Amino acid sequence: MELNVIDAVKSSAQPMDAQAQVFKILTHPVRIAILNLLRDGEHCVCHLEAFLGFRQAYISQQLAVLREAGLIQDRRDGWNIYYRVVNPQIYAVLDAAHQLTGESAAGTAQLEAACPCPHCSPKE
Amino acid sequence: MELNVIDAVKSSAQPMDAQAQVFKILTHPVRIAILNLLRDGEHCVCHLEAFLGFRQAYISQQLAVLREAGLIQDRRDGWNIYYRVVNPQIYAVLDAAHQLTGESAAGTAQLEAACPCPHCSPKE
DNA sequence: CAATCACATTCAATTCCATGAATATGATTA
DNA sequence: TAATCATATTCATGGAATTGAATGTGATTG
Repeated sequence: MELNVIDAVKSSAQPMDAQAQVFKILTHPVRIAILNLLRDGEHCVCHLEAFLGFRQAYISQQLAVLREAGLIQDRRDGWNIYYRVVNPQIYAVLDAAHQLTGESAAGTAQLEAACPCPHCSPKE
Repeated sequence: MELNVIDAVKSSAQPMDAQAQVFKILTHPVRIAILNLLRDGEHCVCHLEAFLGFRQAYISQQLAVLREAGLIQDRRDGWNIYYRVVNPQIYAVLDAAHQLTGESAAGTAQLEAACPCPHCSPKE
């Protein structure tokens, strides 16, 4: 059991429940921020933690929601776990809402904090 | 006070809160269904009631949520109150989510029930 | 295999949302 | 102005989402 959102509603439920479920996942600024950070490809959790400035466990909780919804996937590489968006169409949803609310920037003004992962610290 | 969603978050809040608020409104199959019914222009409440098959008070509750969020507006004409979508860009959000979830129809398979409003019963 | 690292999960408390039931409102007609 | 119509609101309750705190897991290194 524990189907992801998209698969779950494809069969038995009402048509608009699938949309509603997706929106439910997006009803959270941190989750939106995570998805925005993943626009340029995969990132490890320490990245997200550093850029968003929240506790690790909290980030992990939100990642779990996105993961169980089937919106992101994880991949382990040594010590780090890298997350990536499964279906880029999710950004069409985010962008449409962004246009509707008429905001200025795409909302990715990060902290540019230091990250200890091998992609950050070692060479460059 | 009681600002609508779009106005409320434009000033003081975080960027992605505005998007999150919009998504929160859409986290409800009945509200999505109402918006879909309003795709072809305004409808009176009795229409929505007849087409969706819910109690009047329930429809009215959901209309209130949409209205207070600034997504729809009402107009009185005699006995009936007609609702319309304020900004059609909301459909870009719905359609994007619809595409993401890969549904077949636009989810507007209504009941085609009878409605007592003057637009329905009197002449045609 | 013990220590350590990056990350995940569980638990509990609070707050928020959904919804049925009952009732209110405000325009309209007689 | 009283009755009636379409629609709105209030209230109460059960259930779900949020989040802090603590702890667990599994790969990696020595």
